[in-house]
Amino acid sequence: MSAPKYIKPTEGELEILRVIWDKGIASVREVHEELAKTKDVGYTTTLKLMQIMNDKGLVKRDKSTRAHYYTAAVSQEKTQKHLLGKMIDGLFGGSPGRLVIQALGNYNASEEEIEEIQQLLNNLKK
Amino acid sequence: MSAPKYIKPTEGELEILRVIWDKGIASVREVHEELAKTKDVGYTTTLKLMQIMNDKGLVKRDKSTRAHYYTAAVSQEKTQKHLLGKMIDGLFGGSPGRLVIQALGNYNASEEEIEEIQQLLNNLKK
DNA sequence: ATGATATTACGAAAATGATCGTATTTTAGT
DNA sequence: ACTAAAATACGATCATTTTCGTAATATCAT
Repeated sequence: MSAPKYIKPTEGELEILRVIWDKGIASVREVHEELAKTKDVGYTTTLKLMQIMNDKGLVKRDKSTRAHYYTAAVSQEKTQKHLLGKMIDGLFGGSPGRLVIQALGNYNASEEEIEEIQQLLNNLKK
Repeated sequence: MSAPKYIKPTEGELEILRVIWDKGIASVREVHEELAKTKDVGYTTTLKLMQIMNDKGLVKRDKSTRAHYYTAAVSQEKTQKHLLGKMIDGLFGGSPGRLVIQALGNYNASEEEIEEIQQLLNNLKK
């Protein structure tokens, strides 16, 4: 059996995935409107990118209506895990702890999340 | 005063920065030998990349000897912080806690690091 | 059915990054 | 001073990603 190899989304593809993860399902127009809020880009550019993502297997599309509807073919969690691992290896010398310390030191986690992390750590120690 | 704008290293540049951060100071040859351990790449490719990095301001070089010596012009910590921030915003909906939980859940931190993180969390709660 | 409008399809250009071959320069040893 | 060796400089090519113009297609309203 061949390993389902991981497809690394490009920067632009990640922006689109974010919108789709958030909405669950979205048309090109919907994604584009969302992107257009923060960056200056043409509609067909978004369209093309989403078509490429479909070819790559990053998203799936439903062509049954005039405006095609896209859903994510890769989960947000898997993607997070992959990119985190890459970052740990590439920037933090393979030490997840260093990354965590940097993150907590520089960015403010909420009270609830801190509690949750403490729970998690207690479990890990056992 | 103009903001000292952040220069995002490319993938290849980051590999080189890693070596320089580790060694503190290094010649092209030294960096290249290090890279060659894990990837197949020509000497002049490494050279060219380091020259570009110098133009961009990612590294500084001392040209006083035949073999130029390079040092990092950007700190590892600042770079870690920037890329972490980008990842938190881009992939974790702006929540550092979520990133931390993902990291700890998927990758094993050492006993010592876990202790350190617990300390840090206790301080943060106060 | 027809026209207006919105959408997708396609191809190609522009931008960026990585690669390396060759020329030039520098230096150490003789 | 000359030569060999090693380094830098430079330009060109290739690959990938992003961009968008134009053509083809589908749909809705009338």
